[in-house]
Amino acid sequence: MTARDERAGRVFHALADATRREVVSRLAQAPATATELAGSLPVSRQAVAKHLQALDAAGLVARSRVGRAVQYELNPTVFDEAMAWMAETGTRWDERLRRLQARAVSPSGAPRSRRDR
Amino acid sequence: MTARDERAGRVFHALADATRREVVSRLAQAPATATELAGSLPVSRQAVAKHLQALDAAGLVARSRVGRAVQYELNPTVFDEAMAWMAETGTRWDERLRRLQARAVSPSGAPRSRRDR
DNA sequence: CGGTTGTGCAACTATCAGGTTGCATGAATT
DNA sequence: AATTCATGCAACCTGATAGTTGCACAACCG
Repeated sequence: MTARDERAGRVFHALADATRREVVSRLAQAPATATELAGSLPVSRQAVAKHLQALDAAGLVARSRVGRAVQYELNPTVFDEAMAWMAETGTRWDERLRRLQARAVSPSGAPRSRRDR
Repeated sequence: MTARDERAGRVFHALADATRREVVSRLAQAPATATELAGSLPVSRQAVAKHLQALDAAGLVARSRVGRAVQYELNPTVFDEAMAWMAETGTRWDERLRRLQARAVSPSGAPRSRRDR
């Protein structure tokens, strides 16, 4: 705890906001710029830019200039820290992972669907 | 997305705060009351009470009266929703779960320790 | 070169969240 | 019944943050 906890905390904080979660969700499908994302979101471009800045600071996304545009792409490995924290804190490590794994359907494709509840 | 996402969001929000994470961590070891927790935390009892209220609202803990005291205990199953969100959002389901599983040491005991960084 | 378009920066507002103190309530204990 | 002690409620302060608008700057296109 502490170093791990801190980083996990940053991830949790980043994912606590609905808009930010939506942004992350979009970036998980394809890299995009702030203006692109803002085009299909109910907030201004600057708001999105701020969120991206926050996500960047948390290490969740990576910046890269394309032309004059700045593309952001997701860095999913950072999730691991947070997931590990949760799995360790919640008792019964293995059982929880098994249960989680039971949700996975196709190996690498898009599992999802089925009883969204 | 939406129902799942919302609940995951509540969990993320709950775990975004350091104090709250500490509380969760304590409750993972043993049930406790607000005053007990406050005794070993740098904040007031009321602050802890608020946090517990938030955690309760998020479904992370369960209340139960003992005498005149109110004990809280952790409900780890709620973590799954959030973990699933992360695992699904981060691409490569299986690979991430394998990597996560590699961190587990003893089956059901207290894994922890070893290279906290 | 001039227009267009995407970023970046700044100021400002409003809401929310974590924290405090103070007091009231309610259930054991003696 | 009186006391004790944990909880619950309320008002209040302060800092962070999500959002906005406005404008300046840089780069691409014609």
